[in-house]
Amino acid sequence: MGRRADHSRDELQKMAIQSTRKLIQAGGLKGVTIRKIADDIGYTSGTLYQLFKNLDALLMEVHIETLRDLRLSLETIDLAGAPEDALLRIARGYTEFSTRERNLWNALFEHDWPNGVMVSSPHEAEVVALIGLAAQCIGPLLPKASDEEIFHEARTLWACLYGIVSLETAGKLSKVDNADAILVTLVANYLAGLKVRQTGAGA
Amino acid sequence: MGRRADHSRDELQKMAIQSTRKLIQAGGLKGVTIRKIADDIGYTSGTLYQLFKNLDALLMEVHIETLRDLRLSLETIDLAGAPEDALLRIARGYTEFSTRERNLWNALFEHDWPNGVMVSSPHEAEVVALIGLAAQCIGPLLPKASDEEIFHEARTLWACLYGIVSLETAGKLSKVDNADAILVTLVANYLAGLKVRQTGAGA
DNA sequence: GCTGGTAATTGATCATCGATCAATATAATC
DNA sequence: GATTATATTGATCGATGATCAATTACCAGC
Repeated sequence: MGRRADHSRDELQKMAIQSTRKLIQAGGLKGVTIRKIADDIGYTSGTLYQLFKNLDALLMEVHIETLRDLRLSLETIDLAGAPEDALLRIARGYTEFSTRERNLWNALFEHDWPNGVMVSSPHEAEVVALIGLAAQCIGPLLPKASDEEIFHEARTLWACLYGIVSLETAGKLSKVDNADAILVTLVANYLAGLKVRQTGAGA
Repeated sequence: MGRRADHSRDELQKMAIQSTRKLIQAGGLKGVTIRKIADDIGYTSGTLYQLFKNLDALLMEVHIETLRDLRLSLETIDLAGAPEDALLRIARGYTEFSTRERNLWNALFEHDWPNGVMVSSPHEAEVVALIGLAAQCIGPLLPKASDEEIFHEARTLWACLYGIVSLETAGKLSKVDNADAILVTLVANYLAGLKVRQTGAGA
């Protein structure tokens, strides 16, 4: 078969991305193969390589979508009120998303990139936006701190949050401690520490 | 070729594990193939399947060794003195190990297990022992807490530590914030929070 | 409405992967 | 030395990501 008029190039790309997303949701990263995607959209494997450089590039598109969905989900959360409560709401929104979209979220990190480090501007921008949410929460606690310092604290919290959720979804957390209990402990201790150190009464 | 008398079954297993370890060190998890291992020990792929159920089982042996090495490395650290300092020494020992043995450490978590959750008693025991080290550090800070509560705090710290190191080795941390800076921030805030909450002055 | 050129799509193909298993050659036993 | 047992091989299978010549349909020009 030669050229078809069924779908435009853009349509095909969108179809492939959605199909890949669906496959990840159903069976995780290892459930994704070029041939399954091709079957699903009614084309063959060769066509996919005209739309994307390789499977990694296609997966990256799904990752960017996942991060965007996560951000949109967290952006609906009210940040008003006590910073502790706001941050806990954000953290719980994070765990709620990663639980609901476990396979998509896992794929973000399971995926090991050929060059060692992945590079994608949209991807990085989404991550910065996400950490910015945490920064907004804790900003009021640090009136004297610079934006860089606030972002540093937010990044620290974000890395911890990632660790907790990652171990949880991988089933590597304890059976007695669930992710939420650990989350609450982290936020409580971390913010209490932030406060006391900010006021100069710290250790 | 038929039966050889070159090596005993135990010797072969040890050889295979060390060869696998070497391959991971050199090229990460994806650098490991059954055929490379077989070549390296001077046997063929079929033999490996008589020694191990599959590649996953062989990798699990390497993981257990890695965790043991990490534990032995951390157990040399002096836990005396201020809990903050001891915990920071432990945390830095952790990052030092995962930096030095980056590929081995990454393999611990990159590896996605077929059943979803991995099960191995030696593996779990090593993890418990590792978290126990953190528990020893912070125990003195919580004189009134039960062992379970102390372990819960230690597990929380350990999950955070994992998150930081994981994002660092994956190149997903910021360029401005290195792992050590984030580590210091975490330990300082977390322990300051622990103290203030313990004394009942907390938020 | 035909025709030639362009571009999209195919599907065979390649190297490689983990895994299996009948055949085989050696060690162990008597 | 003959026989049994088993360790080891290597061909083989199905599936993977990726490539590319061949094919075929669309499109522009007339």
